Amino acid sequence: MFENIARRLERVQTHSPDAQGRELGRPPARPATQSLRDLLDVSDDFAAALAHRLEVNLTDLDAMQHLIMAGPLSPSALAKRVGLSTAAMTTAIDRLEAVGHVRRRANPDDRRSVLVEARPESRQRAMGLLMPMIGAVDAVLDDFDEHDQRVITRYLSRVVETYRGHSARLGAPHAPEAAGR
Amino acid sequence: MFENIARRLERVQTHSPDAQGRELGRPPARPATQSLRDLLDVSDDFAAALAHRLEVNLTDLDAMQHLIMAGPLSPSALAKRVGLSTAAMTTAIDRLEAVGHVRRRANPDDRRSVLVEARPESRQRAMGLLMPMIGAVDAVLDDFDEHDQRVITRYLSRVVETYRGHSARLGAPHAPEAAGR
DNA sequence: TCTAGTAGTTCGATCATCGAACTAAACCCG
DNA sequence: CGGGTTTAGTTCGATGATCGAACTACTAGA
Repeated sequence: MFENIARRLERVQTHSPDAQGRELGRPPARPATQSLRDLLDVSDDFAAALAHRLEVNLTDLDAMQHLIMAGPLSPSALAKRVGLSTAAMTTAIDRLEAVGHVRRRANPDDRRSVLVEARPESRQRAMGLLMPMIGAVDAVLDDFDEHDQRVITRYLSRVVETYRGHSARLGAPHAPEAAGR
Repeated sequence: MFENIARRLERVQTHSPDAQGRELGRPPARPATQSLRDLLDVSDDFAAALAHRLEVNLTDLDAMQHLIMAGPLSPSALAKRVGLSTAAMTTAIDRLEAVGHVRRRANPDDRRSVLVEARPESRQRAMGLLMPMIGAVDAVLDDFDEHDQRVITRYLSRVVETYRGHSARLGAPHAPEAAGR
């Protein structure tokens, strides 16, 4: 399932800093914007490496992260978070259960329903790999004073908003009109 | 191929700002770190919406972007960039060719080889959707003065480095020792 | 010129995903 | 209560993307 990891990693390294489309008339991005792009790349790589270490695929890793962060969830709630059909979620949970990362419990309040929870050992193992990373990223902020941290936060929030706006512009083919919230 | 787009989009909206694992003893992330996470989410959503508009899947969109940014590439070079086997790349190029986004040309310098290039109309269409977004993200910087822009750049670079370091720590199962560069 | 290596494709198998159909349980409301 | 309707989860069959291995055509090096 991970035979292509070497390819992924090599890609990162051999990926030459090509002409950046300069000859195509595209405006050269400012360094911050470029770093932003790099960030998206390397975060994918990190996720792939983490999935590899935990012996799951990216989908299942995503599900695991939700379970770890939110606690036990029903398959349907998990499916909604991960963005899968409930059918696909069933098989994803099967996979995670097969390797011992999660277990299914009956939901005491609804006998139709099921609760999926990360097994403590797997949770701990995942946390052990994730936390140093999360902590390190958060710690980057320590080298910036109050003012600068606010600047960074403001910048990132605005970039996120920009993305959201442009996603909406592009598609939202069946955006369900945000019922509720 | 895109029946799950509605699910993806709804996910964004219904995804409650859950307890952030506070009850699990995880340190609450500072706002900048939280925005960083949001950024990774929304950039995925943007890519999905863009792929939908261009009527290709995410893999093929990735390939298209490389072709647009770097100009004509051989299938193998493209495979390396995208992180696919050459076999999978062949079929991805077939798909892109079938919908008219790219074409194959003989490589004049090597009769074994092939050059894949984005068709101008498709390039333009993709650029027309991408550029406003790229421009808007870059323009966010305009609201920050020189000093603050440097702060932002420094922060992002350090985060990227952090990710890289932790990816390496996690895995690099067959990291080929960075021959060259 | 022969041999070894490289570029791309084809082939068969596998895996993740989907929608539809199904089962069981819960929720209405008359 | 007690029927019909909705909801939760699974199973099923089909599809699409991917892989490694085998193959073809070409290049390059001894």
